[in-house]
Amino acid sequence: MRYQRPRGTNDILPDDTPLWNRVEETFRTLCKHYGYHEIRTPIFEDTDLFTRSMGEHTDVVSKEMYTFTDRGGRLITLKPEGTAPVVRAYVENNLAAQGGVSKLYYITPIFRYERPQAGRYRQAHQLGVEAIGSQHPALDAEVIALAMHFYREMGITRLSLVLNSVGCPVCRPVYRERLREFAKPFVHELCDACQTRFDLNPLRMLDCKRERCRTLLHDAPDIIESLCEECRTHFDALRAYLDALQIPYVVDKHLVRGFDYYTKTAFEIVSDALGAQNALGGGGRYDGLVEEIGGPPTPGIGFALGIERAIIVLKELGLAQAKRETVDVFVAALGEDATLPALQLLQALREAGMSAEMDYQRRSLKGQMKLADRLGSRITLMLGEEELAQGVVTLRDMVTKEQRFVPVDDVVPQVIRALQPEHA
RNA sequence: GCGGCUGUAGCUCAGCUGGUCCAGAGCGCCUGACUGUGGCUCAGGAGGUCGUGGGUUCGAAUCCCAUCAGCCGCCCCA
Repeated sequence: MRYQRPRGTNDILPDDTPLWNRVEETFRTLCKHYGYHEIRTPIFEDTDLFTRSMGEHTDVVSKEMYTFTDRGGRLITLKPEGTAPVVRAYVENNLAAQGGVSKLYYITPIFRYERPQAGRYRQAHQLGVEAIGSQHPALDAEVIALAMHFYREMGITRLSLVLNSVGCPVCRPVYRERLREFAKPFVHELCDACQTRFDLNPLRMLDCKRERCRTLLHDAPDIIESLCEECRTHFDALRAYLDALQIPYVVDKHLVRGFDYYTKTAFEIVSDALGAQNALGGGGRYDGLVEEIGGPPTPGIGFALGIERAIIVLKELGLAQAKRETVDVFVAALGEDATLPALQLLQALREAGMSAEMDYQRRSLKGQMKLADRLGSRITLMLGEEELAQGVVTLRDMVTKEQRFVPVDDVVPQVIRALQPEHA
């Protein structure tokens, strides 16, 4: 029986892991600079956490979650996003007690049962940030700046920041009703999906891609003009900050994010280097989420970036050349008698802090030299009958091709010296 | 969940109006060209259930059906 990985999942092979690590390290370093600390939460949670926070009528909750009953009869879900678990952990562990704003970051797999496509997988990976405990728009600006900084740091340029405000519990219901009233006369001319949205989540009608719906809703009331005083002030302040930080963006009043917990700021980062799945990342403010999850009323904002999508763009833009991982020293052993001494030599080199390799397939010296070359070794040590008899090893510089005998006892220091760049 | 395209050696692909294809190329891999020496060149070699399962036919990688997987669009978003 040949097995294949479950649909929509990926094996990340050694050819790609260096790139993945570069992405993750870049993010970690940046988070450190911005004052965010890593948090790790379980890969599964009570199903209810997600239905409550994201909203039971959202696509993800209603048809994309990996949900199952465990042996104890608990209803469990593999996390489909990163925010709710972090907020749950924030509340459960009373991180608020530490005072100030909790600035957290995470790197996590997420699971959604969707039809796979390039850039859309059933197990995907996200880099994310959550800043909980302040409603100051400066925090919105910081979070967005961090996301944009990350892409700049990676060299990704073909992207744009799309911004909107989706209001708050004060102004959104009012706007929602205005929208419903506007659409009421022609609901039946809208597509099936929008007719459902009309009842459950009218705002989502705004970002329907169908030409017919777009036309009908073209003159719909503007959410930004319907914002309450507080939301409007917040949005204006954020825009002023972004302008001052010279972070370019476009306001798209049709941008609506997929989860119910968003309030005020909503943003997405899109790239035309991706296909239909063009969002590199997105996020927004969620001032009611902490309370919804059982904590005290506490504002928050965050974002999540897709690692797979970042990598697709990096490859698309030719920025994925991972510098080959090379080895410092290769030890060529000739014959069985040389195997043990070679192994000891390897160990000594490694313990001295160098990377060292040897052959385990009984290749000829020629074969071992080819291997040494392929591994990119700068130094090759040779150990055969002659060397064993004299208590020496042959040290060959692979670049200059110079080689000489070195007493076994002195090999490690000699190799270290030979590896010094100024010595080359 | 809907519509469409694709699936041949490790990789990239040719072959596909059915029959010298008991399937080929390039790259990669292995071996050899001074039986102790690399990156070039040359010569050999290993490696394929032609995604899988049925069917049509004297005969199928080539046609049909189903299934699995990937991809494109929709949807949704990371």
